[in-house]
Amino acid sequence: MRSQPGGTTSRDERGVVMANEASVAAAGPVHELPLILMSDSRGIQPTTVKGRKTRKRLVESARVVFERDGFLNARVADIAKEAGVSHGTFYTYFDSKVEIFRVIVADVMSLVWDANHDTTGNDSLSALGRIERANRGFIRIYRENGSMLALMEQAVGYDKEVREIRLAVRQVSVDRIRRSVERMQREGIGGADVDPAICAAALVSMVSNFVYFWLILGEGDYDEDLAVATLTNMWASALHMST
Amino acid sequence: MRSQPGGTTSRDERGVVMANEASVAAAGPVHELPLILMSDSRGIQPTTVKGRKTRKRLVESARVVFERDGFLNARVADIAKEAGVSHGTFYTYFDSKVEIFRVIVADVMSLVWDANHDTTGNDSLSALGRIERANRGFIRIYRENGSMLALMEQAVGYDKEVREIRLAVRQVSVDRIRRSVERMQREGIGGADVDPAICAAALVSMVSNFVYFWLILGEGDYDEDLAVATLTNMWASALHMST
Amino acid sequence: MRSQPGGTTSRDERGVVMANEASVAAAGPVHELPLILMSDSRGIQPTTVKGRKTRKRLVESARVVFERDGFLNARVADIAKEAGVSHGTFYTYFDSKVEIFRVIVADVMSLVWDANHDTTGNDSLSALGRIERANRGFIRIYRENGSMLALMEQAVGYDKEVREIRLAVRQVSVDRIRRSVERMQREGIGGADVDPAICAAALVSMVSNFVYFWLILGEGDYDEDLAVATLTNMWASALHMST
Amino acid sequence: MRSQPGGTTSRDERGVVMANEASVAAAGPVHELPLILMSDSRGIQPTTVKGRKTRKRLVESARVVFERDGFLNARVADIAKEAGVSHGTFYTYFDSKVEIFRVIVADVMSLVWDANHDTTGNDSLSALGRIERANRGFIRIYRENGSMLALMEQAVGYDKEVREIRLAVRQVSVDRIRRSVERMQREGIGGADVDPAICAAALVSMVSNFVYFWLILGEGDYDEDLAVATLTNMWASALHMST
DNA sequence: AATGAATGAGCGTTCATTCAT
DNA sequence: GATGAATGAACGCTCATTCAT
Repeated sequence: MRSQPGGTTSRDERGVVMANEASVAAAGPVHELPLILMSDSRGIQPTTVKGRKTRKRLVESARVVFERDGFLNARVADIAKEAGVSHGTFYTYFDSKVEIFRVIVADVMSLVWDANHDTTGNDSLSALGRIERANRGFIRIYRENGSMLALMEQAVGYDKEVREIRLAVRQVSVDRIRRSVERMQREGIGGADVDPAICAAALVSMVSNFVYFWLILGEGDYDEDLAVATLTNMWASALHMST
Repeated sequence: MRSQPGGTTSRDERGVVMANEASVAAAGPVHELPLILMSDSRGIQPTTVKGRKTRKRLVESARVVFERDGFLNARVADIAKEAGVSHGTFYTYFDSKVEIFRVIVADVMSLVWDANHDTTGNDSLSALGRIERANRGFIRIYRENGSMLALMEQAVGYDKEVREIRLAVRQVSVDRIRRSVERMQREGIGGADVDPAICAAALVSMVSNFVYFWLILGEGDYDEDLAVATLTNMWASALHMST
Repeated sequence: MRSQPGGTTSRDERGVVMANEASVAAAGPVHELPLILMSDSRGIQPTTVKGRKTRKRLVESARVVFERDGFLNARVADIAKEAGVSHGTFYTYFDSKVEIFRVIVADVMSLVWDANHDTTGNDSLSALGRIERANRGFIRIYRENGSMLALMEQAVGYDKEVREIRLAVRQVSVDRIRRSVERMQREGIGGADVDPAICAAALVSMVSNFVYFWLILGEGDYDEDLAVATLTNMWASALHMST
Repeated sequence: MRSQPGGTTSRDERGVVMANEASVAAAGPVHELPLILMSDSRGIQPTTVKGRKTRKRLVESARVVFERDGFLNARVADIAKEAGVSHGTFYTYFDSKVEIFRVIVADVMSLVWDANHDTTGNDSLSALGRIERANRGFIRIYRENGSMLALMEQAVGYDKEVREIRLAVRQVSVDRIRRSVERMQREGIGGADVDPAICAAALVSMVSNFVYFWLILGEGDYDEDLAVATLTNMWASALHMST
């Protein structure tokens, strides 16, 4: 959900999403997608409609091939074949195999980023309700994009840019939670020996890594509702929120 | 504390060596190192003293090269060169590059396993003290073996055996914690909507993944004591232990 | 002094345009630029003014790119980019990369050819003065077009047409000198064991190759006046001219 | 003719030619082949006899392929095939195509270098006789190695190392001639406005470039004796030697 | 047990040229 | 004339693994 509520977005000629003035005025702080997540800012941008179609087809095909073969086994030739274009055409749009991989990673991670910025209807939810909602959203995204997210976690180890994307997106969640913990500490909730930054990072790790082992590595066959409830419950307990 | 005499072992269907009940009854909690973690069971075992020395040198060299270049960039030729033997000699002792990698992973993971089984002096510690002790130990091991642990986390994505090692070791911690949670639930502590297995898995994820982002990906520059205190505190809260 | 009106031309079997005797008789020594040096005879000729401008811009850009990257590393895409036209437009005017290269080579070599035919004011010069003048002119052209001349010398090795241009231009000088030597031999100057053709070729080699090593390969940091004086002196000595 | 008269040579374990003490004592200044010309110092040196044979076969095959196809069109695969080894074996001995090319260039140029250092029997020759002898030797080497020498002249334009080899070998001749001219100038022979360095360079250019056009580019069909006589005669005249 | 030569499949990338619009 | 997308042949190089000695 990239678009902001109560406003319209457009893309300038460079393909960068621009919030128009009305939306900014109406919705207050608009959360611009960080540059690092803009997949359109990567690779060569085609000028013609035909070119844009071909590029899009390549990205879709690459995703299919990456999910099927993994990044390392994926061959550019296969991606091109899958897209129905010649081998050389791939390089009309992307500098290398890793570049198109980053495009897809940015796409998937922007979903995670969006989930963290989607506050639609949050007003009617309690603090706990918001956490539950976020956790459920995270699980959904992992279910739908598990293969690519798994490949991304690997790539963190060998590609600097993927690592930066990974850290940037994580940072969004960590920062928000940290501020929440700080607020609570000011209000007298939570122990003094809990560092807000560490606590926030640990909570994000708890959820994301649990889901990784559950849905990607197949650690257990848990019930989703139970998982959401347990995670939310633990989260609340760790933050000393009254459940 | 790699192996203990005085018990028999068997393998469960997942290939994990399990201490049978008899041995447990006879020798108290005996913690046999699972076969999957026995690095000596991998690769060709030399018969002569010289051979054993060469094999050892290769393992040490491989670790140096892997930590320096990563698994993918590491070349067998470099490992052999580092060990001062010819390229071909490598294959006298190991079937492949990934095989020697697994040996090292098993070595490092057995340290983690040991840490989880080292109950020396635990009698004098409170439940919370034991958790703190375990967390601190985990951080220490990550500090000392971070490079290899990072490589292992990547390899989980593309090597089945590494994945099995990873899951087996994790399972040890998860199971213990699960039993602990179950006990507490029987004693009326902890909410009913907390699933013991999920809770245990989430706690392990919380600690291990936080440390990964902290020490490997350099997420923050936290104070170790503060980190240990915060993690232990959160753990206790999640389990509704009185602190 | 690229072309002179008032004569007809024909082509000898080597494709070199020769002024016929009638035209020579009528207009004095007319020096038609050989067809092989006419860069306008190469590539597709545009009909519109705009087209001619584009073609010219491409030639200028190509020269910039060739001098910067060399012939082999130069890419047609770069030439087009430098000229501010699309990649495909290049092929509206030139058949291939080597074709535009030949155009530039022909342009540069026609300068050399001109220098050899520029007899303006020669009447007031002694034979030695003319040689000095020619040598100095040659050096000047090499200074101003060194990069392209160096590329041409290389291309001689792999492009038949460039080789023909190279030989045709050289031939002009060699022939003139040969005739001069023959005249002197008839007048009793110069040893009988000196072959006029070989002598002429050797003298041309002496000057051109010396300048190549000096100005292109940076063999020495010679003073230009000294170089001209030395070359002229050696030339005179070789021809047994009284200095 | 790499070996020095009146002495023996041997190769140390690195394959470097060493003049033994006796030869030094007997023959005075021994002319060590410059490192840049030692083809054995390039590429990977095999340890075993089999390896040395294979490497040698590759060099011979590469020469065949280069002479047939030129450097640019030559493919490593063809070189390997010609040598009867697999594609990968090529890279056991040479880092790249250009590396084996340099080996051959160094080999050929060391012949030229040798020719410049071969003073066998020079005692019985007049100064002019020595020049004639050198010129004839040069022509012979060009006849026998023309293809490779032509390729080398091209490569001078795009390979730094080949250029260095080319300049180094030329320098040997230039320096010797320069000293000779300086000596003559001290003895009152030769004009004051002749710079020894320029004169020497020009003479070397005269011979080498004339031979290049003659034997490589096929400029003329000269008689060898007449060419030698003419060149030597011109040389003598330029140096004001009495013929 | 050790050596090091030999293998050869594998793949990413380049870029001159063509072509549909 | 101009555009720029599409083509696809071409090739250098890597390196894990095997094998003869």
